[in-house]
Amino acid sequence: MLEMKSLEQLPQMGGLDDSPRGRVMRAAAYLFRENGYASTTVRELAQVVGIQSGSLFHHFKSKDDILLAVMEEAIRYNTARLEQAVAQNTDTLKQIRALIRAELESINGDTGTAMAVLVFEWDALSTDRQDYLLNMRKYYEQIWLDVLERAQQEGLIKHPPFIWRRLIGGAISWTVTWYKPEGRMTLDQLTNIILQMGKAE
Amino acid sequence: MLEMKSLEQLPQMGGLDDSPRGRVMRAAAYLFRENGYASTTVRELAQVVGIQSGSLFHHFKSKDDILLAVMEEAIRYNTARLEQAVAQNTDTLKQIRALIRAELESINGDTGTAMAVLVFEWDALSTDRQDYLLNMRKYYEQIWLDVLERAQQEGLIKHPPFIWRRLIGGAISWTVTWYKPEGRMTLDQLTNIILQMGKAE
Amino acid sequence: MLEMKSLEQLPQMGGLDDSPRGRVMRAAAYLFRENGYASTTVRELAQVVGIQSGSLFHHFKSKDDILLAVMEEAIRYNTARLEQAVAQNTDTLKQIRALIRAELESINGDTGTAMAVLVFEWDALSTDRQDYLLNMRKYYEQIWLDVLERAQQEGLIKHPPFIWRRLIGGAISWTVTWYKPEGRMTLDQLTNIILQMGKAE
Amino acid sequence: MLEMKSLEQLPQMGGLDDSPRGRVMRAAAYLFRENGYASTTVRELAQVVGIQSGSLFHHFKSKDDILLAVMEEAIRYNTARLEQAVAQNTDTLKQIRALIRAELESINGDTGTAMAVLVFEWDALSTDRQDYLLNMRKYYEQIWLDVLERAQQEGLIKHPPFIWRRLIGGAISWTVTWYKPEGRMTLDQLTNIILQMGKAE
DNA sequence: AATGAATGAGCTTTCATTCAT
DNA sequence: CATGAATGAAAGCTCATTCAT
Repeated sequence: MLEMKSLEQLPQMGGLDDSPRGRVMRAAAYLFRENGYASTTVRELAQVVGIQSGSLFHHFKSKDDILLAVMEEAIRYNTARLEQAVAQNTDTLKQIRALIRAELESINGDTGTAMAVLVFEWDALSTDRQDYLLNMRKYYEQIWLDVLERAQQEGLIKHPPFIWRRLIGGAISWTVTWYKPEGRMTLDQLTNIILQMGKAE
Repeated sequence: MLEMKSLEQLPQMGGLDDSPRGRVMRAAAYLFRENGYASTTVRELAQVVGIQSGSLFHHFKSKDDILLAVMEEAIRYNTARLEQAVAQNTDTLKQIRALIRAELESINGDTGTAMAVLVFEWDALSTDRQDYLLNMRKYYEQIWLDVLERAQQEGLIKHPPFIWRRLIGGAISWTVTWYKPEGRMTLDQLTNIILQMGKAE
Repeated sequence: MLEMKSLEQLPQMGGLDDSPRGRVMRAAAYLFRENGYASTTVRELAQVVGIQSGSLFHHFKSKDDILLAVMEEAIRYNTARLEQAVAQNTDTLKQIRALIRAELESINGDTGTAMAVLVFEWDALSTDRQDYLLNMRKYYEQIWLDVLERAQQEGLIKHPPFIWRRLIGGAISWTVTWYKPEGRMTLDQLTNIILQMGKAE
Repeated sequence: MLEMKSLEQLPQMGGLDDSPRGRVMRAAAYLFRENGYASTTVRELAQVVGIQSGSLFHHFKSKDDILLAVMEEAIRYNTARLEQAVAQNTDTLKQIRALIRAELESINGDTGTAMAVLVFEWDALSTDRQDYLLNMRKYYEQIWLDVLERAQQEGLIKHPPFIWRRLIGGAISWTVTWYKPEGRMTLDQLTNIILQMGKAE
């Protein structure tokens, strides 16, 4: 169905080292994104990693566990990125810009495939695991909401933070379907446009 | 494992009659959305429709064909909805508002599941079929772009129509993940907020 | 490992008709006895039955279910045989002889393989299923004990019925390991010897 | 899935020292008896012994070899026990009693699990190895038959020694399925009952 | 049209065994 | 001797699809 990539051709992924576990996760993120979780076979995955399919199960107890690990790592790494964005700015507006920029990077940069997996394969998770990740995402979202709360008090945004976040977040997430980093528009330009859409006036 | 719905409990879907084909598509949209295309078995699907799995293949040549039919119908029906939105308004701004409103309805109304399938199961299609649908979507998108082109000339929006459409479209599409029609906010209110985000000034 | 028998070469089994289910059970009894439950593969089993391995799962939900079905049928059929033995005799001693004869037949006759499976593959069952069958066996054993109780009152046996039954039952069950129906000794002769061992004096 | 025992909680086994080999055999006897040979994994076995699975293969060439070793040791040790039983008595009847007592001990005492493995996992052996052990068992059985031959000449038993041995042997072996050493009946009492069943008059 | 038994390829996972360290 | 990562064959089971009825 697909001409098989080898792991070396795949981009590095933020937060993953070159351990067997990391290599599996990197390949998994790529394949789950490309073919979907259900349609990706462990044999394909093993082939891309360059090991035998049975060997996968030394590193992960099940295929499900691999999906979970990819998603968890994506959240964890990008939560840190978000925290940095806030920490490195004091001005609220600059913080929002930094948050937008950081999230665009999550989605279109080195963790892009993992983030796409997080979104598009969400239903492939068991409810238990969805709940587990939901807790992690709650913390991630709280970083946004804390800043937006302040922004509203300062009159920088005019809609309720929750709604604002959902709509702007949607616009950002959706870039995964069309934005090409190698295209004409830079991430900074895109950041500015989104910021203008969100700003009052 | 799954509490099985019967077809009668499933919402009607815009554009589908009660023919066997229509009944299958309705059930398919629901199941593909709920469990994913790959994870939905033809047996499950047949059970929800209330026939035997073998009988499905009298109405569709393959499981793939069912997915295609659901997506095609979603595009076709909602393209008509978009054309109406434009036709019923002459003022450009009102047309944009009507387009936003129409798309929100596509996604959160009676064709919502089918639209979600269109987005989330896109990769399950073969490239041939993706191309086929892409042509239909191009026409759909052109309706938007024609109006936005004019809007830019009239100074109603300040960013390039293509980018504007992607970002606002993302915000709209994303509502599928959080908007609850039975919640506090009406679709009209949501339409207004999105319109304000998109408007110049 | 084994030259494969075809189903036609396998003896009929008491209580089983020629339905697909029955054919599978017959082959399963043979293979589980010959190679053990764990070492018998569903592919082997299917091959003996003359169907594809996947088709087995139309008739039984799992390999475990096949084992259970074989055992259950063995108990059910031989319980009926025991009831007949009692019903066809009024004299207590003759009833005991008939019971011994019936059990020898269960073990060395047409249900022999199934009975052997019941004994030797008992641990392959889940605890739930063991309990389920244990209930059926309790009824089977009660038929014995009712007669033995009376026998003790009549002075026909001198040891407690429970112990008597266990020891004589062991002697009978063990015949599976050495008795050859085509050998010199008939089942009737064997019955007499066992009866003499069990009788008082 | 299984509550894992550690080797220290397992009873000592007659004839086995505390060498690595002995420790493995002790654990193997326990696990093969509890779960069956085929269902016991070398990892489980290694875990109970307290080593890594790979290390097992320094002591035994294969899993099959472990099974063989357990069975061989059981026969060897209990053959010695039988020889002792004969040697310590001159009276034929007392010898028979001693043999019954010794075999009951084999089965319900410290070599019980190994003996059970010998019986219940017999089919798991290759034919070669069955033949090898069969030769050892032949010697074991000959001890019985020599005494029984004499017993028949002395009029102590009335049935052919071979048949007598099979039936009484069955009764004895079967005790593994029901006799509880901690219960009300002692092994001596059980010995007496079996002896009475076997004796002429 | 509808059925439902049968297919057979392909799935995830297990596991005895090997071997470089 | 011991480790434990890796192997690779084989296991039980699933499932879209076919077809005789």
